[in-house]
Parts: sequence; C-alpha cells; structure tokens
Amino acid sequence: MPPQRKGASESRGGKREQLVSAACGLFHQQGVAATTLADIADRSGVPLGNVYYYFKSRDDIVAAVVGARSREIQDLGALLEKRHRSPKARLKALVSMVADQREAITAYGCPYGTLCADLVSPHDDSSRSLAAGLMQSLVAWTEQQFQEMGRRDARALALELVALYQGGAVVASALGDPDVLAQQARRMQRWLDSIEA
Amino acid sequence: MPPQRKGASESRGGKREQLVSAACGLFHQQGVAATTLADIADRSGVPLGNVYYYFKSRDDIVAAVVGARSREIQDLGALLEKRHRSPKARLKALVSMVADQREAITAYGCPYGTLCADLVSPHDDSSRSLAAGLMQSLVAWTEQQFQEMGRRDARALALELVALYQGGAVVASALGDPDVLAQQARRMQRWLDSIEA
DNA sequence: GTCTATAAAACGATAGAC
DNA sequence: GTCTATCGTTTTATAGAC
Repeated sequence: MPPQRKGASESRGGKREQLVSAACGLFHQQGVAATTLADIADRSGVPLGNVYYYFKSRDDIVAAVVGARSREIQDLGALLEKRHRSPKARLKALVSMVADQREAITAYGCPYGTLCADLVSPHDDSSRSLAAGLMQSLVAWTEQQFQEMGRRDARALALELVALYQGGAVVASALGDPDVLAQQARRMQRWLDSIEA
Repeated sequence: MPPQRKGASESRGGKREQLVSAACGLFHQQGVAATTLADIADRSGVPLGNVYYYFKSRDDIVAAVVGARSREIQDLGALLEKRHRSPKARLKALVSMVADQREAITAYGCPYGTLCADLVSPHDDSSRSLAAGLMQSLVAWTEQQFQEMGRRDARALALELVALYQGGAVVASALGDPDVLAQQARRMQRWLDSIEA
C-alpha cells in the first residue's frame, strides 16, 4: 500500500499528491487523452516506472484527478460560505472569481467543463458517471444557494447559471478571446441581480 | 495527387470523402486525441496504409474534418435562409433543430463545440486558429442574422446565443440528461422572442 | 519504498509489390 | 491507384535490483 492511510507519513514528500496535482494541470492544459504517464511523471519528478507504485493503472489516475477537482469545488464552496453571509453574495462572488481568472480559462477552458467533456467522449460507463458526478458537484452547490434564497426552481436556476458559465468558457477559449468571458460574466451578474430572493 | 481536382473522377468511390466523413463521426464520438488512424480506416473500409495516399499526415485529416464541419455550418445557414424569410425565424428554427437533436448532442456533445475544445488543448498555434475559425463560422452566421434585424449589438447578441447553446450542450452531455438541453432551448426561444427587431 | 530496465502492445508513417 | 507488410517510436504496464 502507498503511504499508509491519510495519517502521519502521508505527506513525506507526498509523491502521490504530486502526481495527482501534475495530472490535474496536464489534463487541463492538454486534455486527458493527450496526456501520457511520462508527462505526468516528468512534471512530478517521479520516475516513470514508479507511478505504478501509487496507481495501479492510468484510469486510476484519472479517477483520482476527478476526485481532486471535486474536492476543489467543495473547498471553494466552503470558502465562499465563510466569506459571504447571503447566498446571492456567494454566487456573485463566484462569478467575480470567474471574471478574474478569465485569462487562464480562455487559454485552456474551464478545468471542470473540459474534464467532463474528456470523460464523456469514451462511451465507457464508469467514465461517464465520473463526468456526471463532477458536473453535479458544481450544480449542487449552486442549487443550494438558490434554495437558501427560497427559490423553488433552484435546480433550474443552477443549471442555467452553470450553463452560462460553461458556454462562455467554451466560446472564449475557442476564439481565444478573454473579453468574451468578461462580457459573459457581466451578463451573469446582471442576471443574478434580477433574481428575486 | 489524390483523385485529381474536384472534377469528374472525384467521387469514384469517393474514398477521401469517406475517410473525412468517418473521421468526422469518430472525432465527435471519441474525441480527436483518442481517435487513431486505424479507427478511421476501419470505419471507412479503407486499408490502413492507404490512408496516406489521401492525406500526408494525421494533422491533415484533422484539418480536413474542420473544413468539412465549417462547410456544414455554411450549408445549414443557407438552408435556413432558404426556408425562412425573416432572420429571427431562422434563428428560432436553428434553436428548434438543436432541441430536436438533443439526444445526439447529449450523448457526445455539440459536434462543433467539442471539436473546438479538442483543437484548443494542444497549445499548437495552427491548431488553435483552426478552432477559432470554426467557432467564428458559427458566430458569424448568427451575427449576420442579428445584423439583418437591424441590431447594432449583433456581435454581442450572437456570442450570447452561441454561448447559451454551448453551455447547454456541455452541461447536458456531462450530466447525460437531454432534458437540460431541452430546457435550455426553451430559454433560448424566449430570449429570442424578447429581442426587438 | 525507490529506481532502472524492459516487456508487450499500439500508433504514425513508409516501402514496395501488384 | 490499391493493398500488404513492416519500420521506428511511443505508451502502458511489469520485473527485479537496490
């Protein structure tokens, strides 16, 4: 077994986490299918053959990356809940963060959206459910904010907000134009303002 | 040179077109990076080695597919212009077609959007400009419709409509739920209705 | 636990017979 | 023009020394 459980010697070098972190970045920049184990090993400073000490297959790394991205969403949600009292303020802060990161998103697309798209392509069932779970993480947090606003149509509103973001990310990255995403973020802010609590 | 120019013996079997057609479908279903030349050759009924009689490299096939998808957009635009007099009716008909094809779009994503995303991933310049050109084809036709409606903000409106579509496609395919796309199409119809000519 | 070496298969691309 | 056979490389995955 790798570095025991998540106890003491977990981060002795934390090579497993380094591998996941490197894979996260490479999957975002190059796509899942185009990223090789050698790429991940190189960036992690781990010898190629040693990767199989931490993961039993390539698909295992993909699953670990999806888990990491999902936790990333949870953490971001928790941060926003700590920083802002009202759910609407949280959603507006989220959109504001998107606008701030428009350069990175334009360069490589939304980290969550492109990962989901890469996981949908193989018509493998287990891969598709990973994509569904990841997207659901994003929608679920958004939905909860609308629920706390007292909206019965929270799910529909959440799907709309996430779709607005994903659409902006796809078009902006395809055109290579961050202004598209900035404009879309402004639209999202206005749309949020128009939602009655 | 392959089958001469685009003259008489162009479609003697039309194997080049069969290859492009097969690649179109496979790129949509599996993604560009995950599709091998053997996949394309198999589906085309062309021997693997023979692919290089029609294309000098794999990248050449990718470029040909982008060209075919771009022509597809032109043809669809021309069809809508023939069928509907007013630009608004054309846009509404386009959204209606999206709703009708929601099953296929949910299964594999938007053929144009996912192709663009696959072309953005390699930080290769020529690949990125292919993505930009393809997305621009989609936006340009939409923009022209808004222009014919007399709108000065035609570009912004076009970007918004395309982003609404792409966002719906990403979320629907990630969740594997066609209803998300159907709902999004209804929103797009209402949004179009609210646009003053 | 960590690393090197390498097996086994898949892939892009080429050569050359017909 | 069409097809088969194959080269050289890359990629996933394993074996085994330390």
